[in-house]
Amino acid sequence: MKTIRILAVDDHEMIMMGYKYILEDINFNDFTIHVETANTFELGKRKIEDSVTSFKYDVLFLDVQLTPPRDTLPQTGEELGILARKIIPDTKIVFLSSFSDNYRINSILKSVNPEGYMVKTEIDSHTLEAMMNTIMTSPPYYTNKALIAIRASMASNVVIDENDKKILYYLSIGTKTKDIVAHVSLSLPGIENRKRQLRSIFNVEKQNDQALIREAKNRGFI
Amino acid sequence: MKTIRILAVDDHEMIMMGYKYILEDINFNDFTIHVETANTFELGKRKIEDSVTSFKYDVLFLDVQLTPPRDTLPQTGEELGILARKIIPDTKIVFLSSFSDNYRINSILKSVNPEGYMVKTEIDSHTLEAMMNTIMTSPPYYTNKALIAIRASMASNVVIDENDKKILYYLSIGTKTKDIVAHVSLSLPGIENRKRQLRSIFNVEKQNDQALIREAKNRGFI
DNA sequence: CCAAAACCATAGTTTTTCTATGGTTATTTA
DNA sequence: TAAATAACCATAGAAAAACTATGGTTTTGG
Repeated sequence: MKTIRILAVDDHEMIMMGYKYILEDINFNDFTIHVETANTFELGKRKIEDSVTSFKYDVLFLDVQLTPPRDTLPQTGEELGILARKIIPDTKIVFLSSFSDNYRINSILKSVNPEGYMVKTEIDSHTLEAMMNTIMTSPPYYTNKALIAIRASMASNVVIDENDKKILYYLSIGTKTKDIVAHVSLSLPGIENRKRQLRSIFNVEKQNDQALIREAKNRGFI
Repeated sequence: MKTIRILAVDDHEMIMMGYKYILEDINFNDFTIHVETANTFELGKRKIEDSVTSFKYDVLFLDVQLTPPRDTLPQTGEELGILARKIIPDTKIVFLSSFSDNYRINSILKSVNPEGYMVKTEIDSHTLEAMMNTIMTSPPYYTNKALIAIRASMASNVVIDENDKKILYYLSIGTKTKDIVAHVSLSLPGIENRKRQLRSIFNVEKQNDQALIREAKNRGFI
């Protein structure tokens, strides 16, 4: 029987242990499972890179958010996913997301296009088993809450380009409008204009930035 | 126990009978089901419209393709869905699609945003039951093949506007490029330019229209 | 082989989006 | 509370993108 090798990257060790023991205990028809873990971004990255020259993982579990939100240099599972897709394209990738960072699903679906996406509150032995079976035979597997987020963003026919996304992102982390100039190659009036447009698109015309961000998150754009 | 009233619109009577008997036989925890049927676009439309003033259906099953493909006036489940959303917005909508017209999923998700989407080869008593439970509690429900199509279109960060879609559509039904001018408010060179762009976007640079259409369908744009 | 269609290229026009600039209003803070 | 700072708004002009008109070349189908 084939052994499936999984690397789980999550900074909560207990959570990873949960995955590990559940998965290694399940009786799959066609394979058994071995789970390796990494509890930091750096360690995960190293293990992924090392696997290129040794033997590759079959599946990667990536926590969406690997470090506290307000860190200066956000290190995300998304980055690891992008890296992995590049250097080990045959390895299947599954994201594990807290509900609170579920709004990143849109960006992740585009940048990584993972085989699976699970919201942590929906993870149990049953969904883990179903997920493994699905991604090994006919991906993708998305949990219900992930699907709800996907549905929300698919249903909208609003077009937001990279600059808009950057502006929304920097606003969402509290960057002042005038300071966004440094991160986006637009002039200040250019950014102000786009903010006006975005407020109009999201129907928060006479409201503040907070309302804009909230609506953008609701619709799955950040 | 509450009775869920369903209207199924499909031009294959036998298929509808299948749904009807399966669903009415299943023992749901919270409700029983009654299925009404309509075997033509017109009849379906009439029943939907009549339901506004009498008592509304809880769920609509809509076949994506209600008339043979090459008909002059294509009458689709999508149109019925758009109508239903407008006049009976609380009614849940589930699309049933053959695999062959599954590429319309993108457009349907935007225009109707249905609670469910099932590819017919994946429909059986088990999936029907799961679907009903899911849409009544926490939509959406998409079958695996529908998900694969959704994933394909989500993963691409290609932006295609209405004109591009029209051009692709008319090409796909065999309209000559020069005749598309009549359907899209662009000049002939304008259309040619967009075709060039599209070929470049889809990496079918030196190939014919057929390759372009195939690729656009693969990626879920038509 | 001929005619139709597809394809390509260029110049000029229109439309859109951007910048530069400067003024007004709101918010923060010393 | 006054001063400073940021957000917001408006306009003119520049730059970029997309479109049209035109005419030529290549490909396709009968």
